[in-house]
Amino acid sequence: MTETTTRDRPLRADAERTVRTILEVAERVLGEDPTASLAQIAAAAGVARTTLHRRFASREALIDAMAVHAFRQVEEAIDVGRPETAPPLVALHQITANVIQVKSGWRYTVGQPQLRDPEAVAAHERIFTKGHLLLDRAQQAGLLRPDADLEWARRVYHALIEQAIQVQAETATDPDTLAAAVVDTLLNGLGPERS
Amino acid sequence: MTETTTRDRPLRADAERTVRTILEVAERVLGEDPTASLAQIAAAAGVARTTLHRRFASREALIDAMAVHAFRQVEEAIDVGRPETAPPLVALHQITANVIQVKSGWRYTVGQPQLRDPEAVAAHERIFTKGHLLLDRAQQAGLLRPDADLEWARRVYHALIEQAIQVQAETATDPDTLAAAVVDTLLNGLGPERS
DNA sequence: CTGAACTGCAACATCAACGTATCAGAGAAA
DNA sequence: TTTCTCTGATACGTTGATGTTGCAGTTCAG
Repeated sequence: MTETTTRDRPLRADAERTVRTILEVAERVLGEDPTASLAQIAAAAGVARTTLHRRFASREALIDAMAVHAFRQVEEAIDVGRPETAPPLVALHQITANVIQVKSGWRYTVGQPQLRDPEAVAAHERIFTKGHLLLDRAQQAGLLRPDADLEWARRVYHALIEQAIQVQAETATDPDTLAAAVVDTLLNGLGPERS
Repeated sequence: MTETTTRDRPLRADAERTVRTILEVAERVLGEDPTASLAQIAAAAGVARTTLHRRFASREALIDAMAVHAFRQVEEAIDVGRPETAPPLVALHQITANVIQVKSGWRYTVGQPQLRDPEAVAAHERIFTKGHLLLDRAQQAGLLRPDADLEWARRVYHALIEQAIQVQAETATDPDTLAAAVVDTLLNGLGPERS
């Protein structure tokens, strides 16, 4: 019985939990060893291997589902920071902290190079756009140089967040502290105060 | 005949080339698909699968060899920039450009999380130290804030280089231009000039 | 309560990747 | 030229991952 992503009927409550558990455990296991087998993942999740196959037709399907799940959470993390309405500096800080928080829990998935699932791709694009928009507002508010390349800015911002996530993984630092460091570095760099 | 890394006699010239070709092709193929089989790699390299096995006992051995090869090149790229003697700003720019150049050709290998081969680990540590040292000199020269956290600085520097590499992969920009952007962003950030 | 959904277990089939061995021929190296 | 190394081709055996099926027992939902 080949199971596809779309279902005629909604999952039962316990099955829903099983799915979520598998997704979260898979993230952890694959984060430790990207070549881990589905059997290992199933065992770590405390379910039979057949159950995993029942929910996810193949390894690819599982990873795709993880991507959708993760990117939805990231998008949510951005949205609650009101990127369009909150004062740019506030939104910048808040969103940075939120994203660091969420992405820390989905390092493997988010780090995957290629997105196969169209829904994941769509979510990723929305996230991309929202980040761009946020930086655009920051620029218009004078937080970024008027002549700054927004594409480069977005990349730098992204890279700084990645670093913050690594720091968090190693030292369990408060997300707000990290967000402050990210924003400060993004805007001011590490050079001396200029007169 | 299980072949180990150490050999009694040096490789013949043509065999030496074969090894290098395999390493370089493996980087490219695995970069496109990290799950590519050894057979695919061998085919792409234009050698028989048995030849690949002759030179590299296992998949792990191959990847380890790639790591050693790549990190040696990165170290070389740093060294020619005279990180200990050249004026800090010059060294910073030069080394940044060199490293971007080299790392661009070894994205997959350098991006690998865990280093098994002790030689690769050693090289990585030396690189790590040299980067730290460079930033330390930069700080003493007043390029970085006196109170800047050098560990965070190193991370940021590293992250910016990674981004530059991605830009290069997509737009084939001149390494010097990218290095300038990296150094400028590192020191000044993207915020407006402060009075 | 009762049917439907869900899970674990066991068994099975397939298959690709891996690793090894052998040998004949081509090609460096001396 | 002669020796030794290297390579390609072929063939084989092993193993682990993957995917499927059937069924019996459990648990949710209405």
